[in-house]
Amino acid sequence: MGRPPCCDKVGIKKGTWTPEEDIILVSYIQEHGPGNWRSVPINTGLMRCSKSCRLRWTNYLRPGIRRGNFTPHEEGIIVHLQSLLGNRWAAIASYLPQRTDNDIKNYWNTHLKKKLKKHQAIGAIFAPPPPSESSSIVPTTAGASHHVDLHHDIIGSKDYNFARPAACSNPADEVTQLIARRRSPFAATDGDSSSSSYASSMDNISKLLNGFMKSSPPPQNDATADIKPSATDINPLLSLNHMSGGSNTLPPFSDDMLPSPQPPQQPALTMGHRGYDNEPKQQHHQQGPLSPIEKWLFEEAAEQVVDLMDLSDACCSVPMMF
DNA sequence: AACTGGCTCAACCGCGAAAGG
DNA sequence: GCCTTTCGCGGTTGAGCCAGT
Repeated sequence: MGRPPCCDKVGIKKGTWTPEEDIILVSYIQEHGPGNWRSVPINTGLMRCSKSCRLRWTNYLRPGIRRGNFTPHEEGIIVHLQSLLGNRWAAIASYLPQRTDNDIKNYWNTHLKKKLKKHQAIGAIFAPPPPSESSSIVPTTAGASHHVDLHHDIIGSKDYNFARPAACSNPADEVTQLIARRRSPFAATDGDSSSSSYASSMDNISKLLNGFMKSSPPPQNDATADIKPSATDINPLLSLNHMSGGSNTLPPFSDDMLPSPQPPQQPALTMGHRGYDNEPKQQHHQQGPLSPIEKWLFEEAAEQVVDLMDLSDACCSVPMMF
């Protein structure tokens, strides 16, 4: 027969994760690396479904996640990729390694959709009705205040340098913020609620662990090293992501390495949660390398951004909000 | 001060595909 | 090849927060 059941539904805890559960989960992953989720609740004693553990890790606890407001660059990328790929959030997320698909999906649903509608109304003045919703998005939304050349922007954008957000430079503060954030997810982390970057790097978490779990072996130079063998074997650049949370300097990224958005089956930049799992089966779900047509569309869309921005700036007194 | 409706986002649900036996 | 289980993804929900009344 197949594998044994991942978890029985009886006694499975649901709802918000507690800090204690987070610590247990992170501690376990620190030791064993992500993956084999079925064994996680069994070995940790967490009364959580393996699925829930995986979700918690990938969407919240894993290192390298950037939280807080999306930058205009990121917004632009999401809008364009959504227009190209549709609601394939995992594929879109692979272009924004610091963001989770869940985050992108939420952001799209709560922010961008509304903005698009608003701007579509405005853009309709300048553009004929598009044949489809997705294609309509590009010209009208792109008219917002994105960088003139989005494609070039992506290349040069700091959002894509995999560097850790600068907001939390003091590890001790990060731990405090981590705990505070857990208790009050909406609380500002550093007094700047506009760019609250959640202290979720493995570095932070390991420090947190030190406080809570004295028995845990102290992390070495970089706590992320504990999970590197499994993670970076799969995804060499994942280590960059881990390192970005510490004091290590990143290897130089040449501009042309970055934005041809990395297709998921090229693990290089697919450093999201999918990068940990090394699952060939996911490939069918996600985009392969951009086809020439897609690349062209991508760049074409960026061009349209320019045109419409110019139009908008020149002709429209309505301020573009993003 | 209390109520209410909207907003945000973490988490859950259900499905499809892949993998193991 | 079939069946069962695991995993990942996209859609949806609901608890908590906040602003307006």
